[in-house]
Amino acid sequence: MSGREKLAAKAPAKSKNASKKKPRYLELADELREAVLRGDYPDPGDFPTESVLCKKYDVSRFTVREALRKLTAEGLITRKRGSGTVVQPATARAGALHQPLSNVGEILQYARDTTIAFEKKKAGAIPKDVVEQIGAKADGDWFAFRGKRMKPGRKRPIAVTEAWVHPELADAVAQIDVNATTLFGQIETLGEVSVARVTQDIQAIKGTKDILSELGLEKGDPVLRILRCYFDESDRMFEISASYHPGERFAYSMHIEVD
Amino acid sequence: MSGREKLAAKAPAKSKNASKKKPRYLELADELREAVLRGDYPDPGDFPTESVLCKKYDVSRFTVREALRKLTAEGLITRKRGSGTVVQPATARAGALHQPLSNVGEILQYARDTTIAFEKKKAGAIPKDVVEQIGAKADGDWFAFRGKRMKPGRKRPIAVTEAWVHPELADAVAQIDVNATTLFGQIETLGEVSVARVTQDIQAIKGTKDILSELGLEKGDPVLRILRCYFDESDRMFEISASYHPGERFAYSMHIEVD
DNA sequence: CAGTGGTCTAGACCACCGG
DNA sequence: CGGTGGTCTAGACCACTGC
Repeated sequence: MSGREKLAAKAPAKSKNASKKKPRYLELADELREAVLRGDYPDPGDFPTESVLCKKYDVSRFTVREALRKLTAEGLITRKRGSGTVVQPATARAGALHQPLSNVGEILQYARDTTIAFEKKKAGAIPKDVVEQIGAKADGDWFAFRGKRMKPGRKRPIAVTEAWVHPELADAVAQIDVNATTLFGQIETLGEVSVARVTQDIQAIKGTKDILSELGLEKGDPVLRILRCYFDESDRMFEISASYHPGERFAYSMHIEVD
Repeated sequence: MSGREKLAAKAPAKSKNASKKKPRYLELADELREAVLRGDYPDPGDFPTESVLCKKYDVSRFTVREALRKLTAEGLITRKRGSGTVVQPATARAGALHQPLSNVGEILQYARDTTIAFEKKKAGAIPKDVVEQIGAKADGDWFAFRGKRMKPGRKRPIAVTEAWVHPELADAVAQIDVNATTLFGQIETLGEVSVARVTQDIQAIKGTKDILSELGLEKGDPVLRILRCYFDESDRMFEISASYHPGERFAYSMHIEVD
């Protein structure tokens, strides 16, 4: 199972791989997120208070608050001084159409509920219209992929995705599992880079014939294109992806917290 | 010594409007933001370190870090362990087409560069398709507005916006300046609510005849619809807006920081 | 009123980066 | 190496909520 869980046993776990030790507050956030998604807190008021969490996990309030801050940013919970922390009802989320994606974690979560099989294409230059839109230089022959993202129980795909990986990441590309959920997740594991920043451009366009037929749409149907650029800590762009979604059947949903 | 400035008498300030006392870290963020925008740190490396800021403003590191966290979220600065804090060059910002909107502050900034004149319409129920899409109840007769958003130097509008304001905010609605940049900004000032959360749904749709002609588009051109719901601190939805953008001429652009 | 989350202090250790 | 920002502790006071 896509083990992201470190959990109880403090076993130092010196996996030789590059996975550095996660801060405690992120581990805690992962545990709490799983608990929420698993349904451990069915009623909105079931979520523990900060002080309870401090004791239960034997960490300081700072650590608890950092974890809860993350879950708040993800829209999983809502907090209010004086009353407490409540899990956000699944009402607004997961309408059949909605895909909440307000941060990278949620991109992963969204990917987890869907399946995709990429096909490796010949490496080459990135299409002109894509380069223009992102307004950054992306020279050289990038490794190209193409896939169709499906959601269980639906006939038609929710996206057709094209992606390009930086020419220097040949080692990682060679090991890519073409049936995994996301490319950048694998590149993070295989390569030495990790995502620090993502930019997105969202547009409504007329789909090309190819795209339309793959999405099961008709001529003239609008298509939502999401162009993503992935940057590492040193601000190097290492992956570009273009996803084409059926306009009427798909909504890109996000929320913004004010601080 | 200086300990903590109790701030002279708490000026009661019972203005019905909400001019509550701002936390120190937000004040600090405001000061630093102004300094950056004023150009006090022309070179990227000029920005002070945390310890310098602690001394200069006589606050703890926690307070400094909260302020810097805010500026980081706004994309104003970038921070790296070991090297320091650098102001983000204005290079990437403000592509002609791009409208970065990853937080409410940026929605406001985007509005600042554009103009809009709203027209008050008759209050009434919210259209069915909108209600369905947001998946929340919005009963009663909401105050309706409609406007066209223009960008200086461009002939065609970048958006047609419809908005609805909660029936209970009649007082605020009565005072609304129909030529201001945003409705929710005014409602915040006039009413007793303030934005705590925004949700957005983005879709590619076929525009109606009305919308298309107002945007200067032709039949069959795709339209990007952004549906926003504004919530206050008590999670009450007090405004809904639907913006229709020309698909090919407009990109919704955002960036996500990974934490 | 007791308990919640929001703000804040004064420490500490660490991983990382530059000179 | 010294200094940076990232993580974390153990306190504290407060504004606000619910009962």
